[in-house]
Amino acid sequence: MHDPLTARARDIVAAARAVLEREGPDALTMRRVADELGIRAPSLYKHLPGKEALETAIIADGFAEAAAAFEEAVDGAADPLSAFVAAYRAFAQAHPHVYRLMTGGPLRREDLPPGLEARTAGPLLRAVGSPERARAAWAFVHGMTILELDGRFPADGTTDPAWRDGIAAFRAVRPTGASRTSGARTARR
Amino acid sequence: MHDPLTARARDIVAAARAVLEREGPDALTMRRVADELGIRAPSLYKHLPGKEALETAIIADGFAEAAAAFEEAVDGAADPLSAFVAAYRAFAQAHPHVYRLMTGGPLRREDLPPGLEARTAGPLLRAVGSPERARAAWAFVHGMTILELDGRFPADGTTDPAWRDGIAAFRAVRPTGASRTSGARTARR
DNA sequence: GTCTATAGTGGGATAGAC
DNA sequence: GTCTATCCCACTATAGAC
Repeated sequence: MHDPLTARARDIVAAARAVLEREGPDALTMRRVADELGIRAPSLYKHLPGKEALETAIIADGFAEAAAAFEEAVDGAADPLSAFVAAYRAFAQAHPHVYRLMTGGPLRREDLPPGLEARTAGPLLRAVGSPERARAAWAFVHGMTILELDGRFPADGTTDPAWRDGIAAFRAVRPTGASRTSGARTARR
Repeated sequence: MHDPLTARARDIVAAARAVLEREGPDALTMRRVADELGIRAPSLYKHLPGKEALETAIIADGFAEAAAAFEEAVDGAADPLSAFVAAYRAFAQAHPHVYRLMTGGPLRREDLPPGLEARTAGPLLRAVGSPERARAAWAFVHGMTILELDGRFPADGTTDPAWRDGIAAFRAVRPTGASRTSGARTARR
């Protein structure tokens, strides 16, 4: 179940995130987080049940930030899909370690604030029109992001052309098949 | 640099892969692999320099297997992209832990047999026609695969519609814009 | 709320004998 | 080629004093 955090717990989460962003996932240990606050590791357990809760709290903060960024980018944009992709890339590049934590592995949904995941997914859903297309588009965007972060594309230049090709692909298949005149929001296929 | 393995080293890699496939990444320890062979962990170091080399060898085997499967699926297929995707999904679902090891994180290319990565990438490249489109399509396919393996899509049914939408998207944007008559292999955009 | 002290677990890796 | 014996590391977590 999801529990709101105390003020001191929020301090700890902030310190943990700072450690993660600055030094990467291997540095995210209870000792290191305690050091960051000038206390001892065992003291952390008075405020948070354990390391998992700490990670989940960082993930929840990440989702909230990402959701806000996506909403601002997509809302009223002339090209919502491109706007979403730009915001998504920007978030991942600004917070690569947080992004990996958010997307790498299963998600403990029961410990996240209710509705947060759906809120984060909303902008892309609105940009592409159907849940199925949103999943496919998210897979593309996440795939590009994580493969790029991991250096899996041969380093022969920029990945911008691949991003462009993928965006073009998902824009080309509008629900009705028309190129850009269709505006039906709730159409499925 | 890449070094061929001795016969005994190959036995060790096979045992390590068996442990990984059966019990997952946390079980892939030097002690556990040694148990599998009925020897002690220190003995492994007479044949392999360390755990990293073991993992890289499993990855190399995975690439070789995947490359063979992709080649067979795509070669001469009426719909190369769908054939590739089916083979990719089948490999990942048959060997999820190996797939994660192969794709999760940076790749030590200098320890892989030369040309293996390019060979594995070949079938998709031939299916979509350009390196840029191949990267975008790989990102989609990997994204769907890893998000599905991690249970990141809400469990409201099958992911087949998302797969279908993504394949349709990448097929829709042929270099010339025609639906399926174009056969130009080297066209860029 | 924080501390000291410690338990308990697991891992990778090495030296040197057989 | 394999063994025993260790080393060293790191981590989570708890108990109980202050």
